[in-house]
Amino acid sequence: MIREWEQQLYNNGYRITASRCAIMEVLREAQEPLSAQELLARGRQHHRTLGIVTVYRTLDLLSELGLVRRVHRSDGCHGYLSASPGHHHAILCLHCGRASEFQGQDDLIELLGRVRRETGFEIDDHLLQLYGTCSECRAHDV
Amino acid sequence: MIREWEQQLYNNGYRITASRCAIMEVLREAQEPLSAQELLARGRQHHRTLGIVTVYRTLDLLSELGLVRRVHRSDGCHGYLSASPGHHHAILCLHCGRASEFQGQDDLIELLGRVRRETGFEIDDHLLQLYGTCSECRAHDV
DNA sequence: ATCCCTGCAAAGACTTTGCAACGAT
DNA sequence: ATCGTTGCAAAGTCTTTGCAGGGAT
Repeated sequence: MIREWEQQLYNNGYRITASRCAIMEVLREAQEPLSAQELLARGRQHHRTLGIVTVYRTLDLLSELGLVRRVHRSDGCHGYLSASPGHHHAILCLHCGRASEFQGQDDLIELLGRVRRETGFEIDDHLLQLYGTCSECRAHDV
Repeated sequence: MIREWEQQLYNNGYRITASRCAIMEVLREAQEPLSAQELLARGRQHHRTLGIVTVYRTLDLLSELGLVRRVHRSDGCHGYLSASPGHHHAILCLHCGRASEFQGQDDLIELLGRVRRETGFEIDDHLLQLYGTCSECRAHDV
């Protein structure tokens, strides 16, 4: 994975810069979704002069390429996660913030059909996120 | 419904004011989720001196009482909808913005169980919203 | 008359835009 | 050398806070 993102940038005609590498490195290390400000703070440990504007612009870029997913954190902010390829949803731990992904398309089909019949809407897209307690926090809090 | 919200305010020790009535009136008339700024503009037609701060404070209040639901609009802003009692989800029309509600608890149980097994998370809460085309827009766009 | 509520002004948080210098190719 | 990229500063948007006057009870 460490090289794949750089390859994606290269393939799409974008340059590989120290700022972008710093941000990608932080995203790859993170277990939980990070806000732009958090990415700035951590990214500066890799690249001293990193600025917040570049963080936003790089997040836009990585989102376009599908490498990063924007999620709604339980604190109301939104955060950014490195994203697996394909259609996934996020599940966030309310205690430690840790994130996982899961595939949820199939289990939704029945629900989507029911809602279509009940509301008359043709459904094009959905937003689904789960919140709970991860296995580690469950173990510790016993 | 027109009296129920005022009754709720009264029952909970809050005062019935012209500002609050204006905001509630706009919310009850609206077919689509409204942003705070939109609520201000429409509310001023009922109560000339309405201010944005009161809009925010009233939305907080109505949210606490469960009368209003905050949703993520497709344009990225979030909007506020009058909410039916109980656990519902919102479905928004991508063309006209109109909103409906649906109950989705039961259909999610299977999915939630699967995610719990796969990820080890205990699931406490979820965020589910659908986006699509309402029946009226489907009829017009043929 | 009490005290909650209001709206202005100001501050704060988050995000975007303009621009000149920098640096990857 | 070219031209995409960067980071600062400034502006824009959304939301919250402080406070004195006003209004519901």
